[in-house]
Amino acid sequence: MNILIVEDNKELAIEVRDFLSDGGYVCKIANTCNEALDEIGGNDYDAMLLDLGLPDGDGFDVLKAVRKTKSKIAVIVITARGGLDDRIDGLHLGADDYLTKPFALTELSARLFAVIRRMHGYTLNDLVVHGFSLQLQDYKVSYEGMPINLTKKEFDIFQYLVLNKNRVITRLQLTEHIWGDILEINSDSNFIDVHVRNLRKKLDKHTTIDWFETVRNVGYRINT
Amino acid sequence: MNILIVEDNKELAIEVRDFLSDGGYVCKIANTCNEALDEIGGNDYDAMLLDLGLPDGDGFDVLKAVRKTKSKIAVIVITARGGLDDRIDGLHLGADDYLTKPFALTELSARLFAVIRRMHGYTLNDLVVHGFSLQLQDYKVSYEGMPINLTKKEFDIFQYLVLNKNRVITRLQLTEHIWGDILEINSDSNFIDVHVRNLRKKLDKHTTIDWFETVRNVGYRINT
DNA sequence: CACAGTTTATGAATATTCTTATTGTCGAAG
DNA sequence: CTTCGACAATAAGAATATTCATAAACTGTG
Repeated sequence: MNILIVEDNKELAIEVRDFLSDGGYVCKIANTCNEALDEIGGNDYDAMLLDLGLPDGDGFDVLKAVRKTKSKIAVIVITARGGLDDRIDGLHLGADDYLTKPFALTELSARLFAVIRRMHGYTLNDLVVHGFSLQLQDYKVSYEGMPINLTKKEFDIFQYLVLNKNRVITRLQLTEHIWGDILEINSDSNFIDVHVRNLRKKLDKHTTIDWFETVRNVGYRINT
Repeated sequence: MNILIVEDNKELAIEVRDFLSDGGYVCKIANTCNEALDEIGGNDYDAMLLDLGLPDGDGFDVLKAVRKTKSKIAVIVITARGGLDDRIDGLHLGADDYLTKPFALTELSARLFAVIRRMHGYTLNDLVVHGFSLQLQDYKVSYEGMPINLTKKEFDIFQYLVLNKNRVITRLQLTEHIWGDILEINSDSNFIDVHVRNLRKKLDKHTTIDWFETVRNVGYRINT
């Protein structure tokens, strides 16, 4: 899975690259628009992270070029958060998704994954962890061929944690990612804990889940 | 609630104006950039619909000008479908929401409403219809002071229909607006009908709801 | 170690959402 | 006017989500 990171801030680019490499992606960094255009022309990328705040030209020229020639490449646009905190529906922008700085790396990888999956249709591999196989197409999980019946929320949580395995995911991240609209959520509730608990119970029936950790004061983590 | 419609297509502008006037907004039309800038300078608008395809200049200049001087005005940018660069550029300048042509007028009014509400915080009036008062802040409804207990989905549906009162809203529109992700929804189900039914039952306890119509083959409508 | 304070886990009750099957209603065609 | 087919309303119930109260586990401190 090849990713092109178009970002002039080298520190950030490296941070992102390291994180994604960790997740099994192969990354290349382009610091300028021209570099990006060269890279895209010559290579076969699955996705591109495009920071619009580039020094040598408009980032959306890159996007335009990509959209003209390569249809199979997923693009996630990254922008600085403007004066207004309202998010705009990414689908209307022509990019496949977008993020505003600052963003959580875990959120980036989750979205990247989702976007690539959509783009490639159903050809993408299932997620596999400790014998469990997550079939993302149809929200099914199985353990060594035996299907496990998870609810949608349970699946979402499991998928998000697996996607960001070996990283602690906070309850806030889960809420943001799965429920979306934070404001409407009554936060003095432990509903995430409950879902995690139910999820664990179902997984535990099939095998030990000591790799599904609680990180006190922080959140949850799945280790591999 | 004052809205400035910046749109050179006069037919469309009038259509939008009439629709919004209907919803209780006070609208003014500007056909050109200069007109728009004049209007903004002199008056106090709550929101602006900004079509980027203007003949006499760059719609972005208008947006930029607005952002420099008036912070409390909500801007919804309207672009023709396919203008990728426009969209991204607009995002950069900080529009509050986007629509691509062609758009449903009901969707426009719903977004406009949401954007204004967000902008003004919680100072906005409640929605009122046939004695029912929808307090948007905290998802509560009351009839002549007596609270009515609606579930979230019921409230969402009620609000969307009230917001677009006197217009037929299709089941698809409700699905798109309230559930968002259409793809995950098993569409051979009548769950919307069921929610509508439950909603009606709750409203009906307090008063007759003959104003809450079913429009056969189309959808639902709330009349005033 | 014992304690208090805090965080997480658990079990159970409640509420909500969604599905399914059935019945009722409307409108067009004959 | 009747019949048929499509659509909507209804009822019941299954599945899921959330809340709540309480128990257990952990952390730091004396």
